[in-house]
Amino acid sequence: MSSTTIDTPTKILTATLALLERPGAKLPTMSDIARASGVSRQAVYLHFPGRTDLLIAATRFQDMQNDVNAALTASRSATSGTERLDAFVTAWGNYIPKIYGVARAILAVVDTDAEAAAAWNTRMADMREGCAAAVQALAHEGTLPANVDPEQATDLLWTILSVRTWENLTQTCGWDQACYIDTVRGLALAALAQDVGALTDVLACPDPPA
Amino acid sequence: MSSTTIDTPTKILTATLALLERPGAKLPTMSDIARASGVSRQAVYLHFPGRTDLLIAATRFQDMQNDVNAALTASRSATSGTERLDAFVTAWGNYIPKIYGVARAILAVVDTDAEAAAAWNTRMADMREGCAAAVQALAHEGTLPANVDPEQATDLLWTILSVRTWENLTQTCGWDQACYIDTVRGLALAALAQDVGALTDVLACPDPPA
DNA sequence: CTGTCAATTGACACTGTGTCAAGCGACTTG
DNA sequence: CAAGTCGCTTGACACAGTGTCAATTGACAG
Repeated sequence: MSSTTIDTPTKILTATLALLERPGAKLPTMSDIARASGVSRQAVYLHFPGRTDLLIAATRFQDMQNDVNAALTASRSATSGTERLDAFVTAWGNYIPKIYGVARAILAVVDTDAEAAAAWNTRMADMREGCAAAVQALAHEGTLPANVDPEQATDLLWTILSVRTWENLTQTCGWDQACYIDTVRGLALAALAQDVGALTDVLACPDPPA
Repeated sequence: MSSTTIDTPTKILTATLALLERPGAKLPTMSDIARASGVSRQAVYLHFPGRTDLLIAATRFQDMQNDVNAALTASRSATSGTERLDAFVTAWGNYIPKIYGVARAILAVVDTDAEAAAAWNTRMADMREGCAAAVQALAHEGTLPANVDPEQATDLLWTILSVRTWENLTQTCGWDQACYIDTVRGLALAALAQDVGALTDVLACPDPPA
């Protein structure tokens, strides 16, 4: 029974993700979501207090499927600080496209909805910890220049890895995902590890026909 | 007469800017704007077709007062490519805080309103030209590595200088404006001019008490 | 058969945008 | 001075979207 019939909340969350992940989709209303779920609009409110809560639940639902931590903890096993930074940038950078649909919907309401803002900030704070850990690894092995403030270096790495930066380069400028990763990695290594060698190859990947 | 009495459209635009530039303000409704203008809500519609049009008009109104081109053309007179990049980054970076209030309001409706998106894209395309010119100046004097694609370098500079990046560093991370300018300049010089010297001082400005 | 639970239906309140029509006061022009 | 015009006000309305409420249905369990 539990294997054949699908739970209503699950149906709703699945439909929501499907709507959100359609590339170039307009942001769905509660009616859109209900229709896509094959359920009445009120049934949605029966399981989720409101639109924001539903979006946040969709985030968690998606995280369960993707298993964020698996990829990110991999970066924790890297030996050198530089390798660790590299692994973290790659892991997170490749994670962004998976969450972009939902992220976009949440970001769209972030400055009108305090609850959404809080949820997003928490998520970004988690990511920032990864940045901080990478920075600390660099500092520990002496790759990070002595005069730079770790806090500030973390802020910068966090900004370079922001969803907005990914959005700019891949969605607006039409960059290839691989190209984005290479560039962002080069930028991070240049800024934090002063790796001039990394810079040489930055921006050297084939330009997609814009 | 024309000096004592203020034009209604001007009153509306002035009030709109005042609302938009209040730090941390929630996005104003048409009623808010009318109230702040000391005018009826319908009077606003009498002069502006809709909310988006009003925001776009506010942008232009603000540009008249600020005179963008003055600061940006200054960067055009720089002799070396590196100096030019430097001047452009400084000019634009210091311009962002002036337009942020309005930019925030427009960005908030950009993915639901095609007209707003078009206006914003035009504005950003103008800025991108400045980036392209700076990149070309670097390429001309040979500072830009030969293997990098100028288009891609422009995209990257454009992203580094985006309003979102400024927002992340100064609003979310609480950075000082001067610190933002220094960092972004260092990042640009590192990425495009491979200037290791610039990197040394990146992230060396005093951290504001977050 | 009865109670319970999940879901449906349809109504409603509220906010915000945008439209419409009638009215009003001040100023111009015959 | 009367007539008209212009800019603005007032108040009503339509519409979309969110969120709430109450009555009803249908299935399933004791």
